[in-house]
Amino acid sequence: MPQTIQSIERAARVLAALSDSGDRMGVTEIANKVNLGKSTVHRILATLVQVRFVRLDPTSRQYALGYGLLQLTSGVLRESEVSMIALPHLRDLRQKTQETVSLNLRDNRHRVVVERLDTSHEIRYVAEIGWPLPLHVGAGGKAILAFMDEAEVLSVLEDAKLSANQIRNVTRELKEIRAAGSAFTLGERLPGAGSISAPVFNHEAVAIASVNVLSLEARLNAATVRNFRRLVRATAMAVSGELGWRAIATHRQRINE
Amino acid sequence: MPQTIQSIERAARVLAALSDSGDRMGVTEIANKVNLGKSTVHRILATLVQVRFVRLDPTSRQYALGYGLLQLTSGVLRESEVSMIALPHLRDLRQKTQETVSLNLRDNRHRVVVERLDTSHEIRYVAEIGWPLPLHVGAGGKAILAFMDEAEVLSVLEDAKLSANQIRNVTRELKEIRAAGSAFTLGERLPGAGSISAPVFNHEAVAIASVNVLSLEARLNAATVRNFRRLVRATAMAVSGELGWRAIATHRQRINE
DNA sequence: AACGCGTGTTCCAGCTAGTGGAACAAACTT
DNA sequence: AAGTTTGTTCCACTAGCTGGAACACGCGTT
Repeated sequence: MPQTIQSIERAARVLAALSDSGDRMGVTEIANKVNLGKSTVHRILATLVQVRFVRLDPTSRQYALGYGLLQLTSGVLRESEVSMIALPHLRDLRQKTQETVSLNLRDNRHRVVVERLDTSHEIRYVAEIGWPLPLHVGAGGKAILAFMDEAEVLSVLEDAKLSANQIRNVTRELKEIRAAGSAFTLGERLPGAGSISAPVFNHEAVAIASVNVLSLEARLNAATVRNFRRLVRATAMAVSGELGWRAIATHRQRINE
Repeated sequence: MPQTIQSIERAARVLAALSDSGDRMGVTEIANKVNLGKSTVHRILATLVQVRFVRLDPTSRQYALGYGLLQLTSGVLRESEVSMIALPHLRDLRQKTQETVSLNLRDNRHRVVVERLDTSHEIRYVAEIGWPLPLHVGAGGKAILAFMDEAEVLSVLEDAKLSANQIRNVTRELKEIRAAGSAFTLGERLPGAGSISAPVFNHEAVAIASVNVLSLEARLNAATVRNFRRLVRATAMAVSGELGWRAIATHRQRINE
């Protein structure tokens, strides 16, 4: 809300509209969806076409997301060294667990899945990749949340409109996660699924990401959970190590420089 | 060009700048690169941060591409059914050839690599994904070009500023490609590399994509080339078939409805 | 064929909302 | 502690964005 440009916001809304109606759309259709006049939307689209963020099928006169966006995406991933470093370790982890593994990055007060290796298939940009998820739901989020500043955690939970009681519960759970070094949740985000996560630390010892194994409740007995916790933790620590994290200080005694 | 909005163009330039300097940047650095005032760039960035196309590292006060873009990208690929359909076939092809395979989509007068399966590694969004490449360079482009309207081909080649002589050469080559049903080039785009491609047709029998195998010149003797041509062609035809292409009409006798 | 409806596209006057220089603040450097 | 660089905010000016209305096109109906 500081100083901001609305044409750009509006362009972003148009792109979002195109994105989540996963299909091509006409001008008026988009105009209705974003609540703007046809002419305005038309001008926005013309601009986005020019920069290849949108492509126009000239025969059907319909608009769809353009390939110029792929160009940017490769930049996103290349820039974040975490995913570059993590990828081989994630492959290892999938190999050992034979389950779907993924990498969550913290993005402000949310987390985002940026890599995902499916069990039977190869890496694929599926639905949920890129979508912001709350930090306090699912093992992948909690593993990060558990190692954040206490004040920040509270502010995140309050932002999420949790009741005092819920906050107490989550806080206790985070304590357990800190003690175990890994998080385990059952059906919290996806019914019938269970997931195990461990945090990744950067060279400043802040939790910037988490490594995640996703399995089915039915397949997770106590022994496998214990095993997965160990494996996930090892993976996360390997990545952290490559990021320059030195395990001198535990999470509680943060170095104050 | 038509009616277009410059704030959005400028925002795109900012994103492009962030993308190809694959690293995080400061406001003034970006401002210089896109030739705009600091304050303007600052406002643009603030807006892009708000829509999560850019993220701001609060400590270093540097900007980088944001994860909101990933959200859009998954939309790009989901929308284009071609890549969805092609993926399993590409895996097959890689399995059989043990080489790097990729999928090119035609984007107006260019082509774009949208999927790529590396030899030894799994699918990865590497450097060149998303970048527009000319249609008349490399097997992947020529395989598409060879099955376009003659008039359109000429206009593409003239746009590319080819001499009359070069145009003649390319045209002859395209004829051979039509006859063979696949294209083969040596070191045309990447020195020392050789690549074999075949076109993918949609239900209207227009060439909208090409399947590509990339190998090394040293590894390509006459027999393997022949073999790869066969395999690439089979893959491309399988994909075309799923797209609704019926092989009744050959490329020359286009159906006029 | 002619007609009408629903599209996408263009025009234009009004005035919002983006612009960029310059002042301010904060953060490194020396 | 002074100096230099970089990020951020302010503000008057007017460039450029806006959206209603008019136009043009394509498609299906009569």
